[in-house]
Amino acid sequence: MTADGQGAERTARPRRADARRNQRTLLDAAAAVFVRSGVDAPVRDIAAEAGVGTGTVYRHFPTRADLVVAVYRHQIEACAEAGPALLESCPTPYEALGRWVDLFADFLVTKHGLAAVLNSDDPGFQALHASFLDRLAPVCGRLLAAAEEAGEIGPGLEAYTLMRGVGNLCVGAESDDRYDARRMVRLLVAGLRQPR
Amino acid sequence: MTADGQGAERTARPRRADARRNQRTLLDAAAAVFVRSGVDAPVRDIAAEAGVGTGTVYRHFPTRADLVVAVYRHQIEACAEAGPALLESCPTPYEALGRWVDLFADFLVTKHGLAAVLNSDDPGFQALHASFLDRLAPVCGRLLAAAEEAGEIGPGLEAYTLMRGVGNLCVGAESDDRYDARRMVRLLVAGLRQPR
DNA sequence: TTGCAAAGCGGAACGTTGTTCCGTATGTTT
DNA sequence: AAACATACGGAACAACGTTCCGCTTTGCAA
Repeated sequence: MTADGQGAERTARPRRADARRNQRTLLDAAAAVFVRSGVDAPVRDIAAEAGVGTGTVYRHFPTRADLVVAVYRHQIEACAEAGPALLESCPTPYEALGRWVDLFADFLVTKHGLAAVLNSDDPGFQALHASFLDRLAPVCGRLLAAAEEAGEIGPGLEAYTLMRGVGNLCVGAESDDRYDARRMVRLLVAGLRQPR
Repeated sequence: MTADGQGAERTARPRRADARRNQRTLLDAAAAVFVRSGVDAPVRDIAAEAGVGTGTVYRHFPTRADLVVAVYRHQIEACAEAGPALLESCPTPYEALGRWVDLFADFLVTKHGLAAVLNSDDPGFQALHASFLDRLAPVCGRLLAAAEEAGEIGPGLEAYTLMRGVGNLCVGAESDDRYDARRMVRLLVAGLRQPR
């Protein structure tokens, strides 16, 4: 395995109190900077905002991607939990799928540049890539399977592919008002429907 | 206008013979390096391949994006000319649109990282962005309008939006074999169809 | 309370990018 | 052939992610 303990103790609480404090500070600072300057903001900016050195950032988050994952962890979780809930509350699986995809797209679109970095093939973002997709793909997969069983959509579409597609459609959405990412996502989902 | 003579004399022939020779060499070198290392290849690599200094690259192509545009100019042109042709040869405008989109997607997918750079919001790539879309959007627009008039698709979709959507779907297509960009593009086009 | 290893910190330093600058070389023109 | 504009090379700059290491702080043990 190339990933050493990646999923195991990514946000293990540091032993010392000051370190724990810094980790919190860093997360808050990163969240603030991400909102202000986008997810691509320089690590130095985040360190400055938190009032620490760059080394400290890297002590807590081995790579920029880990920081991004940590900041958005809660929202990823919320998105994951929304899947089963929608499946129950919606009249048809296809509608649940559609709503869930909207949720996912909204999440990506509102974070400047998140989608771009999610779909980047830069090896440095593998962790991010994995964390997002590993958590959400099964959720999406269940929605997909349900809709498929109900005969509402065609067979054989991988959750991974759909999520990457949606993620891609959201790239650059908020920095270009001539491009309507949500509309494209709706179109994609519409294309899913298979009258059989 | 912020763009000074961008469309006017982008590839104006240099006065001196060695300069003209170098421009050719550079285009060839860039094409080779793009194939080998993708469109994101460092300018230094291209300069090295061509056997010139980096300054020379920038003398001929003010920015990396201009070089990319120059290299793919022919294919953009071909894609642009295919539009009207398809409109004539296809039984229905919608089918012409679908085929044209496939063409466009194929073009993007086969060039490593082209799509990513096309849809980047990095200001440095405005030139590229503009050259691609300014040339192709009218073509796409005509196909869209024809399909719309024929009642095959819903109204009010901008060519720009569709092209960015397709471009986005193609990001990272060739560096991730679990992701099937062409399939997503097909889905998007399918979603376009409006039974009305 | 005091001492002392371990844990953590800051920011200089490194490697890689795109891009600019300028002294030098080379066509072109008269 | 001399003079001049044009073009060249590559060093130099700025911005980035990341690493490294000497110093500081902390928490535990005596």
